[in-house]
Amino acid sequence: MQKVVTRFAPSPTGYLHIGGARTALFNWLLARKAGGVFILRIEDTDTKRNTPTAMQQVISDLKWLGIDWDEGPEADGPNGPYFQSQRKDIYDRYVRQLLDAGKAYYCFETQQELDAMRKQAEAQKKGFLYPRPDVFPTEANAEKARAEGKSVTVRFAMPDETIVVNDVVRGEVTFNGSELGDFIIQKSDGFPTYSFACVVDDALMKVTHVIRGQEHLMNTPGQQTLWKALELGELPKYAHMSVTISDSGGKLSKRERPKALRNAVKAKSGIDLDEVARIANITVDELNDFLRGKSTPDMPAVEAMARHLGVELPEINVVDFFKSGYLPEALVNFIALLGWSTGDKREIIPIEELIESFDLSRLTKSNSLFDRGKLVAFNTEHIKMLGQEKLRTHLRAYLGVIESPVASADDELLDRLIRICEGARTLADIERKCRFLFIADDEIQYDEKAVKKVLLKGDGLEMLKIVADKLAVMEQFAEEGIENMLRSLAEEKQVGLGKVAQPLRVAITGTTISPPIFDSVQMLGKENTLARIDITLKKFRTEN
RNA sequence: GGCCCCAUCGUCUAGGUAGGCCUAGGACACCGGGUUUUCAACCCGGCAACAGGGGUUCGAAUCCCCUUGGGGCUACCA
Repeated sequence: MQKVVTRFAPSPTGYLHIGGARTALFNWLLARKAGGVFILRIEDTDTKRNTPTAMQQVISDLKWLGIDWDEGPEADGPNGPYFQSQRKDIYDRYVRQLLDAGKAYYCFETQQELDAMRKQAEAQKKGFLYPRPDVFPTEANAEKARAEGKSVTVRFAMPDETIVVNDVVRGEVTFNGSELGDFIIQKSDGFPTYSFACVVDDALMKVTHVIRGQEHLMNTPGQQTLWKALELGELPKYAHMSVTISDSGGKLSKRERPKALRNAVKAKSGIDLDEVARIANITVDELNDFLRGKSTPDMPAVEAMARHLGVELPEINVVDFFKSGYLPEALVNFIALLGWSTGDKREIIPIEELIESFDLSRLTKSNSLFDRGKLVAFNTEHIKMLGQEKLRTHLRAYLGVIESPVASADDELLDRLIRICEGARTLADIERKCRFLFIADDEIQYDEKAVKKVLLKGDGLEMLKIVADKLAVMEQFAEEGIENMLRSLAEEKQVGLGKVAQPLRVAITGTTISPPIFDSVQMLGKENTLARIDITLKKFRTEN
């Protein structure tokens, strides 16, 4: 039995998005399940779009998810190089082979000329197919064109035949070669196009299973035909997975984030556009173009504006989920169940079991919508079942990346925070709840609603004063002591514990949301607690 | 426009490849109740689907056709 070889082949044009992560995951899962090889291949043949930092992003995102590779960048392997930009001579050999066999031919149209031809076809409501010449241009023709500085590309002469793709998830899908057209296999800059490089590399790297999104289904007949024309041997098995759909309709894509920002800005009123433009470091004209949907600023600008305006952007890239406080274990579990299921009733599944259960035959045909609410539920479960050490490691990484003051806590403290925040849905929940412990007493931001409801309405402030006096005379400042004091006070006053705890909570945190009050007070310490109560009393007593 | 794919609760899905085991199961969300010092977590209960129309068959969520709806592709991007 042949060893299973799968691959993930991203083009490094930006962060790894959720769709790419899912493709990588399924390929990885299959390789791990079968004890095979998983390859990471970098498809950097588009010299205009690739950036070196983007590649690093993709690599670190994969690592964060826990997806490792046996061959590829940082790993090497027998079939390298794993950067397509370094394999040009290999592709050249295969292009040559096709040219010599009369299965490919030169063309000299410029991009503009092709656009014009396409427009014309469109005007006549016809699909555009490149008109194959009766006689292929010669080597001499190509030389001459090159010498004149003309654009020279190579096209594959697609045979006019019926092509059947045998897809693992879709069964037999039939195409007509004559409708596919002669696509370009070598660009005028000498680099191969995606379909060509992909075929050559998959063959040379001995890939046995190609798992990818449905968006590639239409590329497959061409690639399959190319594979045969190149005499590369047995075809890999193809599996075209369903696509992940956004709740706003359409394929989940990076355009979602600017779109969400634009809509949010439009919905708000009284926004200082000059200020926003300044923060995004773009001109007001550029901002207006963006709002009108004419252009899109780069991601840092979009993110800066969102932060400034307090707009929550939908997470699309893997790092977005990291920054929102999700666990990689939860994300992996969740996306694995988008278009795949175990067949039994398990849903919260650790990675080892995911590998164990993985089976290509259980891939779903229909597209699935990415439901963040369910992701949150998965995250909650994974926080509960992850061990203390792993959870702490994730928390620390998260705190670092969002530059939280909570990051200054040592391991012991972090473990306690995790413990008292039991039931948290995301790491962001924990951070939000515990942040008050790490800021100065006079930096507390008072939530208006909380102040009104807890302090100003009723006798919240009076109760707070009494609590303060009682805390002040406590010799030992331990949880039980604080609990006993608050409970007996509530009993004495014939009120629920909430009546005494809530004013205290608002005083020390500024909000009604915090870890259990006894822990909160104890951790803050006597001095700071009293100081905050004092500040609160001074600030709101006069206002009433 | 052309080509291709898909169609079960609001969402993710089980069931479809071997038609009766499905008065369609689970999970998330939602609603009601409980627990409670806040938020969350937790416990109990509830709502909710085979897109429509034709066939085939003793019998169809399951097979076939049409309609409708959704999605993908249609680059010298990958």
